[in-house]
Amino acid sequence: MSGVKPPSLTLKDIADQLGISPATVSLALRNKECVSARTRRAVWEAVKRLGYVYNRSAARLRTQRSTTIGLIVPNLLNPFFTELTSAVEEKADTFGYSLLLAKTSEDRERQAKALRTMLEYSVDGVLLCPAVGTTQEDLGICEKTNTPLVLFTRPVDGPKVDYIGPDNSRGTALATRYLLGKGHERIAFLGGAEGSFTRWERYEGYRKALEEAHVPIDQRYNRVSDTTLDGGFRVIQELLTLEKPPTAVVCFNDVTAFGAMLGLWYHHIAPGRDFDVIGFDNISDAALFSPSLTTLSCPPRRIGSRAAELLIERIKHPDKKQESIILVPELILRDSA
Amino acid sequence: MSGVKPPSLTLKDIADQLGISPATVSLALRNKECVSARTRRAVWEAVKRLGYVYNRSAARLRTQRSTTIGLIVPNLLNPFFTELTSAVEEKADTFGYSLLLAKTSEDRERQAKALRTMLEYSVDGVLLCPAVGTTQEDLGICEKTNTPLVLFTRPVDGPKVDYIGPDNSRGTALATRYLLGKGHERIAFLGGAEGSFTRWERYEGYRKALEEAHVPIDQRYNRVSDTTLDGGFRVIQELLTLEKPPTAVVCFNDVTAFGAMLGLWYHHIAPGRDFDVIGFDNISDAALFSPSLTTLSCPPRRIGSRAAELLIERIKHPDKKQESIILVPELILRDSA
DNA sequence: CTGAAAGCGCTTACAG
DNA sequence: CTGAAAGCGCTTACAG
Repeated sequence: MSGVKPPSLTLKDIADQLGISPATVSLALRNKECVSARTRRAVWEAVKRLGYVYNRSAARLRTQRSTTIGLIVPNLLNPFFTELTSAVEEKADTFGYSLLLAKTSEDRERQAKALRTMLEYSVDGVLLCPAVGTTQEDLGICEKTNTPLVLFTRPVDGPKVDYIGPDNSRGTALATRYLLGKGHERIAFLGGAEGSFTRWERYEGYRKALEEAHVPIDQRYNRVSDTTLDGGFRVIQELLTLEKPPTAVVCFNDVTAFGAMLGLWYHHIAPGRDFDVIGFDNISDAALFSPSLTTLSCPPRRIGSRAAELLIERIKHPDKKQESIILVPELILRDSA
Repeated sequence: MSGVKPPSLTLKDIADQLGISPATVSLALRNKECVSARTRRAVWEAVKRLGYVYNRSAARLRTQRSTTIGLIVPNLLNPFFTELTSAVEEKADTFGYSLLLAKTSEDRERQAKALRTMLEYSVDGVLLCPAVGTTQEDLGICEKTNTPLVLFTRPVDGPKVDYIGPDNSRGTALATRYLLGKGHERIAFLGGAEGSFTRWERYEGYRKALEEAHVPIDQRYNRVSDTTLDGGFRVIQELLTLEKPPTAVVCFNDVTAFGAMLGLWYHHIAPGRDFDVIGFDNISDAALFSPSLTTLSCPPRRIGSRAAELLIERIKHPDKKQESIILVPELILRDSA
């Protein structure tokens, strides 16, 4: 800790240079009309010449606004979250916000810590995909500090907070009916973490669609997995060893679907021709896996973008009432199949 | 913009509650020994009871340290950068730093803006993968503000700045020699963006290895692509239509290698058996693509982790001299092949 | 072990 | 159109 920063330039230095007051410099920096064009020009020149760097901590302290938002995701390896993060970063940038990023690794402790730290930095708002098991109290700190909070993808019980996410069960019901319509009778539900609420909803849509069609539910066709390529890869192989293997799978999401497709290729089964695979999300790589993959489109980029918009809306109009946006996944059928 | 935040609690409020001074509360909050245990306990209780949230902007303004670092990457869709980001976030968290994130989309303007904004937030240091075309002047602002900067993956001319990245040409030379040793004579170099310096280096390693072995260089075997699955997918198909298609490819990186493998599967060619594919990076999904994929391991997680460590080292000891860490990629041979 | 005072670099009424 | 003054919420010598 020998970090002795050289004293940095301040508004006052600029002011002294020009023989005007810091107040005027402050105004000029933000191009306020009330400062004469001549003075403004002089200020900008001096700023450039001296290499002045605006100090946002000071401004933030003074104004109580930070033009920073926080994004907290469970992880940064799953393309769902990284595409979402990318979209949020873009939207934030568009509106002049900087992005503070943290991941929880599904750990409520880390989540609590990340949330607190962000509030300590006076973020103007927080975008959060709650870690598994998150309760309303975990989020109470946002309300206490009056910081807008928008949840995405995973709701938390309680009516108080803005939320945006897909209609999970409707999506998988759509997919399952589609497969039934194509004549499949042995349809499996592949992947997703045990105990995940999202998985439960997606499974429910699948189950209901089978039930409607009077197709018996076979628990051997219901398999959890890591939400990774490898997870899908492993589980499809297990399914293929069944006495009566399925002829189609509704997958928890695109990543597990890709894994399943790789598994099929390894067994010389051509997905999309010999075997139907349906994904969920429509992450960007899904386009490549077409035409063998059908997916339920509810792209992370769109969720991220809209969530960020909603948050910024909340920041600007904190009095608006709570809102839930439920996106209806669309079944993307590709050329062939 | 009607955002009227309620006045938030301050140290002074806590102090008043307890009938002590703000100075003491400040000390107590950081558990300084010089405050009696009794007082400290009382302070912590009051903090909890009143829901006090520490204001880091104020502290930062006062101390001139922010415990924040900035990370700037070209994009957040490529798994290379997201795995790296994930590793950086973890390392930052371990050392108590928060992470400000920005992406440049390879745009120098955006990069300049991101860099400036981060410095305005007084980040303690910056980790940067320079956008294509970045010059030393672009980075001058870090030196001017005395903010440690660590570059990764892509060097920038000039000896002044810390850098960490792989030995690109050595890696691809290794790979190419390996393929030659296996008896391949028609080896292509697949993917990577035109004009990318990294691509140039990787291509050079490949070229030199062929040269050493007196294998003629055929420019039809040298193909640029988007650095995406789809890029690799397209290019492999082009290569397969050649009169004399290659029997092996050294790919620009793992992502393009995966794309190539998908393309091979579509053509019922089994990578790893009928055709050798070599990737670069060893991103986490590479494990899954084994045993059909051989890769040059220089994992983004390691680069991110070490870059973050180096940056934190620099923050703590700004007087240390510049360092370049060149990682030597290791050829990971998988079981079969 | 605790308190009074100054100051970090801004912005914002208020006066002129 | 410009300046003087107060204050945002902390931390840090310094005194006691």
